[in-house]
Amino acid sequence: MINILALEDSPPLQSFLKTLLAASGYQVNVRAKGLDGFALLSEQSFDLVLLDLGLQDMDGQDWLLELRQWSQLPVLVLSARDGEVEKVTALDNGANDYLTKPFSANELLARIRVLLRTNTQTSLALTCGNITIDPHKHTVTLAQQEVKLTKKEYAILLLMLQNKDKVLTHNAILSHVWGEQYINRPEYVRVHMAQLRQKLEINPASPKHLLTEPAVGYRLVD
Amino acid sequence: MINILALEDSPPLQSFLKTLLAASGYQVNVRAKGLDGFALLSEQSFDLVLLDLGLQDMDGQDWLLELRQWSQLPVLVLSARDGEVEKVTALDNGANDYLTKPFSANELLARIRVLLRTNTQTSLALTCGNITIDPHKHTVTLAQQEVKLTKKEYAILLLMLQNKDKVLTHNAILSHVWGEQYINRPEYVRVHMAQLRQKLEINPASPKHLLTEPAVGYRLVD
DNA sequence: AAAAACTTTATAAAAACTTTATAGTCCCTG
DNA sequence: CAGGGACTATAAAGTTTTTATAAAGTTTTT
Repeated sequence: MINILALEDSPPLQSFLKTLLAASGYQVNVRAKGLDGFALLSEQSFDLVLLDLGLQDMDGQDWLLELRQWSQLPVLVLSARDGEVEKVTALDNGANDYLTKPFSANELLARIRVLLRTNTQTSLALTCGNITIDPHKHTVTLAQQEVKLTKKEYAILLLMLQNKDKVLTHNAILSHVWGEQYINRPEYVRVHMAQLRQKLEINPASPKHLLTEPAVGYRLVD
Repeated sequence: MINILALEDSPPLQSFLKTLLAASGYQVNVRAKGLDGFALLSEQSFDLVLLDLGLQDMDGQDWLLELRQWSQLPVLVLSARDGEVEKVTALDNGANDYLTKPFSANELLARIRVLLRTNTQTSLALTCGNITIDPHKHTVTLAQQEVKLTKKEYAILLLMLQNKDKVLTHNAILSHVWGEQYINRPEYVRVHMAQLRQKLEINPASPKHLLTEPAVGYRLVD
């Protein structure tokens, strides 16, 4: 769960941010005072700060400087002030981005995605139990140990992780991994599934993750 | 010395960027074509890209997507187009920031400072085990001993070090080192990879760093 | 012109994939 | 509850694809 702290003075914008960010799947905490923001930061961990320069109790630029004394948390500044000096000061004070009000909701969300992407090293790895696949690196690990998979094995595992808990029929796997013309050759899937189990299951004969759904196909569970 | 690549179509803006960035102490290379930009990126190391979406030979968004296949270099997009869709697309395609023309010189410089501050990974020497590459000096050392590499060998090694632990397909290497028109000639890569192993691996027949990922490509590990 | 780098080709070895065979499991039916 | 059929697991053999590397031919650089 991604946690965002929004420091915002104006009540209408407070509720706007709350609904917008919640609708995008983020956890949001809104505060109007800088000191309340600091208090919250010391209580729980956040992934991003949205900072309106106009706070109730202090200047936003000062808040930013103080934060940067001890934290590299990404900060996106929101401000009604469009002045060049204000912008440059904020960016040099440690802000990672600066958006002038009024702004488009989609642009704000896109810029938040940029900061979350670059400043949290969020590898888009998929996991299931102790199995991890990193499509970016094209690597698979089992309990932090790297496992070597062939092309077909990798393709099957990726498909199954992308459809965790869902039953995949033989033909669904065949058409994704081999291609349409290979449907009705379930033995292909069986042979490769057995190989995958050899490499990923502690006891391949009684698999814990790569389960058989008799007469239907296979399913990956945690 | 900080090295910036500017991809910019319009001659007046080209010279504006050149003088502005040079005055701020940056090393600047300006190109009008996306393909020239890729060529330059494979020759020397850069710290930042300024990308105008309107290039002479290709769409800037496509250029960005292609770059992101193999590089995490920070990219600041400059564009005359102020549309929300254009912005969001660029940011989601991997851009780190987006500035609409006309922009203030000081804001541009401030945003460049932000990107250089947060994405300080490049520019320094890259290492993997006892292999070191210094993109600025254009030298490679193996256990403190300098190794002489040819142009292609150097380009391959640089690409692999910039993508350590990541599997690079033959075609990714081909399109980056040789160019788009060379895809589907994996034998080029193989021959040069064998040469690289002769020069960098203790036992080229059982490499410790330049690993083969059968049916996929190659990968550099520590 | 000589040297170096690169491309192309050839071949053996390695790896991956397909196919077959056998044994096992589950469930239905008589 | 025994027998049979449908489905499954897995080893192993056969086939194809991919890879390493030397070496010859070509281009580029010095």
